[in-house]
Amino acid sequence: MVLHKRLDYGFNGYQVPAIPRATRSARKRVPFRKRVDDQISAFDLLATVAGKFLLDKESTPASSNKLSAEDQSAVGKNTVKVERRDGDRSLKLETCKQDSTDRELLVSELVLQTNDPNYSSRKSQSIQNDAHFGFASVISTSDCSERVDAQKLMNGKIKNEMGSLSCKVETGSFVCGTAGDFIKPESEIKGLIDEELDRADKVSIVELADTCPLEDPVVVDGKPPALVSSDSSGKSCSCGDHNPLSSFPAKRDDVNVVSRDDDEKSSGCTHPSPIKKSFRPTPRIGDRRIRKILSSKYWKVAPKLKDVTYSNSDENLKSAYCDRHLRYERNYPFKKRKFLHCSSVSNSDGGISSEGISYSPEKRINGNASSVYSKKHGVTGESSSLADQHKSHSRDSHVKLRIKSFRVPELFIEIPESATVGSLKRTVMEAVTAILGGGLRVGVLLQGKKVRDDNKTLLQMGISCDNQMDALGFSLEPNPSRNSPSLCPGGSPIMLPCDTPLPLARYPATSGLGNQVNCDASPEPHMPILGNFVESDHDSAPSPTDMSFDKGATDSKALVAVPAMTMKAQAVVPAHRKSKYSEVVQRRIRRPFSVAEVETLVQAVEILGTGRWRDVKLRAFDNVKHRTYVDLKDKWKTLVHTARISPQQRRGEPMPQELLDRVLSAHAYWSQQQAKQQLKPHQQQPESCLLVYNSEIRDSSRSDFGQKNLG
DNA sequence: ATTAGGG
DNA sequence: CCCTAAT
Repeated sequence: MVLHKRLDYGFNGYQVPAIPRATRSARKRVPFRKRVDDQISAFDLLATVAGKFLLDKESTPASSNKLSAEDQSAVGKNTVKVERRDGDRSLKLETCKQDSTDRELLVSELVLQTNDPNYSSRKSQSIQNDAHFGFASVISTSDCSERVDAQKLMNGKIKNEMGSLSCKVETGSFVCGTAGDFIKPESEIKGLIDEELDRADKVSIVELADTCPLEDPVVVDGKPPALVSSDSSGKSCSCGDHNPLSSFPAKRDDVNVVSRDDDEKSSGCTHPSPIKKSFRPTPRIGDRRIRKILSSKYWKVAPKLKDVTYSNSDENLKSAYCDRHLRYERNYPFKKRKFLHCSSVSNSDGGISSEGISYSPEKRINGNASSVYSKKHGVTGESSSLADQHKSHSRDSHVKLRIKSFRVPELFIEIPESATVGSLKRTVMEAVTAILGGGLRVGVLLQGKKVRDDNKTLLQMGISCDNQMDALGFSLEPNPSRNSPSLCPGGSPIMLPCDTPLPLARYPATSGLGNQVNCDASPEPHMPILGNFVESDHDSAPSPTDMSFDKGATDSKALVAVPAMTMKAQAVVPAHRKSKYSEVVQRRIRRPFSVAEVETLVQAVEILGTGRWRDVKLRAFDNVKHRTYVDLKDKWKTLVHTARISPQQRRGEPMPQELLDRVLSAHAYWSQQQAKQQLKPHQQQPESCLLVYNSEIRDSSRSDFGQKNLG
């Protein structure tokens, strides 16, 4: 009511490191078969960008899962190391970069090894070659959601591993290119690395290339690794004696497979393997723990390990362990926690601290193991095809984009003077969340023109590594398809030229703000913070954004991002994280029921009963799109609960006791009816019960009150 | 698609 | 609000 007593705060751009992600990740795991396109389509790009963006939030400095013990030191330093050790003929290339703003980690490692007595007895035994590839490559994409891709990659690798030599060479670098690219002079590689370093500074989207070494492209073992484990000790790697992985070690030397498949279900390794247990650390400390183990105990045992850089420690570690015949002990019995599969975008550096997003190491390992398992046992399924696809995919040149931070546009906060600072904070948080969490979509603008055809490839659009990069722009805007609160109308998308230092898009002041009258002066300033929330019953009306989207280039009122351009290096990132994005489902914004809504709900329930939510919805909330029957049901549930607890324990907008009494009354009544129904199924129809409440019902039809205010 | 319940 | 199981 007292609007004039409220304070308006205008936020001229609230810089956020990332989108406040929904507390829960995506809704459902949608099994999908991913198609590997030879070329990245615009849609892929969008998905990638969006994914990255959404994900940024999880990227905290603490996320160091990707790094291994050795790499850790490089983190944050943006360093690139190129070591050449002729002595043992190992070449190490690593590019690490990670800062609080953008997490990116690029680590490629190649190790060319010769027979090293110290290396692995088993290895030397099984592999008679004078030299073989110690190919350790870790893909540290910051996208944990890339499970599918990772899986594919892994499969591809496995295939290489299993395949013939030629095949290996050719597909070995599925990420970066063809065989030709594969083998490069060290100097060239160095150059690439340097470039990477330069640009590494603030790259949001990264990719990693498995660069293969060069000078001694020797193929190790042409024949498919036999299942036979040369491990005379009879010990298998951590997977347990019966685990198919027991033979894993034999191959590890040749190829380190990186898998991000954290889906346990897909795993062929059903045994509660020790690995799982030992790798069930808290996302945050997992690596540390592992590192510790390595450095302390096993490191010495495996001197060669030093030549290997583990970026994605889990996988690598695993392989390392396997190589050394090391067994994981169940020293870390972490309680298994349900893995909330990452929302598509989530990914990020594995180390996300957020429980919902992080993918637990054990799972990846497991996935890895299973893949290996299936491969070895011919349970390849689509492995080979995937590998093939990767092969073709590898021929693509990739476009690397660099997106600086995003900004939340101007926000207007309305809050009572009596509100506490805490509530102010919450309010701001809600406002920000509302915008970012309401569902975003990415728009791509090329030369000022919005690219609407999601199916066109970047190539077709002229977005390639060497040109037009500065003409590429991105915009983030509320996703109209998601019932997200519509943003203030009138804004128009702004296209930013590349390199423009994050110009800030802002939401025009909401003129309708003042129209939102809140009848209560509760200290807890809720909802109507933003114009966004002021939504009347016309939810279905196309959001202004939607329309503006079609207007063309200069009309995006949302967030804007700037792409990076320098991209000569061909190393690249698997940008095809396509469908991932489609999976991203943000939690709906919270919309507390108003007294009016409750009133309407109660009335409807009194009439219809508690088991007919659909009817309740139709009858009382039919035109309130954001209230589903499930919502109504849930609300009723909470109402009953609220009515039962003491007023002191209640939170939020205070409900009139009278209303709560009616809730209890109706609930009791209908519960009783329900009980009766069960006893005598053929008795009275629900309608007959109406009589009971008739006296209270003034208007059995839809409540105008509710209709007008429920929005 | 709904309903019921647990989280 | 979300997620699932069961209808």
